[in-house]
Amino acid sequence: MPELPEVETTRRGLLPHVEGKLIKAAVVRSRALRLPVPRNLARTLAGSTVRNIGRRGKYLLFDCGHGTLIIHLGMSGRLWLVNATVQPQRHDHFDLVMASGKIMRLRDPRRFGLIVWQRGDALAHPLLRDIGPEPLEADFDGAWLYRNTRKRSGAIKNVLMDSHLVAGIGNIYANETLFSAGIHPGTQAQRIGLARYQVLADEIRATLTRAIAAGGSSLRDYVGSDGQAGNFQKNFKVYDRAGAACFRCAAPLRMLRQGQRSTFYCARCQK
DNA sequence: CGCCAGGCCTGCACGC
DNA sequence: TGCGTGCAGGCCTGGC
Repeated sequence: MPELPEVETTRRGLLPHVEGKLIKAAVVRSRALRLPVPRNLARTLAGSTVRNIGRRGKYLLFDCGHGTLIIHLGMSGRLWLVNATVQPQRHDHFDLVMASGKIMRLRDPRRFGLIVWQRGDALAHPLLRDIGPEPLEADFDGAWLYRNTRKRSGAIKNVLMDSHLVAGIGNIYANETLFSAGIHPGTQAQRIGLARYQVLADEIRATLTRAIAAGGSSLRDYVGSDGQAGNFQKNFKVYDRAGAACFRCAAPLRMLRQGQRSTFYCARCQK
């Protein structure tokens, strides 16, 4: 589930129940995530107060003052709030038990997510240190994309998903924003000019902003009760729509493999 | 059964 | 030589 908008939606949903709140305890049920969960994490967290929840790309940053709890949801991870009476199920690897009685619970069937602890500056962590600008911050724009792709011979679709160029663009939003910008996913990144990168950067900003706003509408269900996305609207224009009619020109959308990921596009609208 | 899935790090080969 | 870059592999489980 988690693309950047879902991670941001999760962050906002957790905020009122976690930020400024005292941690009573933490429970680690499985240490075997993409990286091993630190052994003494429960002891480190107990008695701390979460000062705020930040986000860098798709990493959530729980600032505890003396260090930061960094959580990534991987492919299948989900964080939500439960009451103490809700029994953990299979794949519920981690609980943050707040003094209020609320529990922030991590469920991650595929275990591609991770939980690490960083003392001091969280952004100095090796996982975060070299990540590119946030797509919704002011330092990200078409000029940045243009400047940093002059030697990139790879396909723009793959280059866009490189978190060192720009943070948090996954497979879905790479597909969606290239369609919106009218750029063929196979185009070599270095052959795209400044003007087209400006269109692309604007589309990235607009698409993510809209998706976060839409995520917000299903937020209460998502974070508050059973963690299910419910009737979360997936009005993707191209993603997972191979063979279906392009919303813009009605031509059938196509699919191809780039890297080991599926790409969806319109051969008529994207050049 | 085989194949696919919203991520992303690592290691290797290659070219400048 | 030392990089930046491109690409495949791998971590897991579940659903079709």
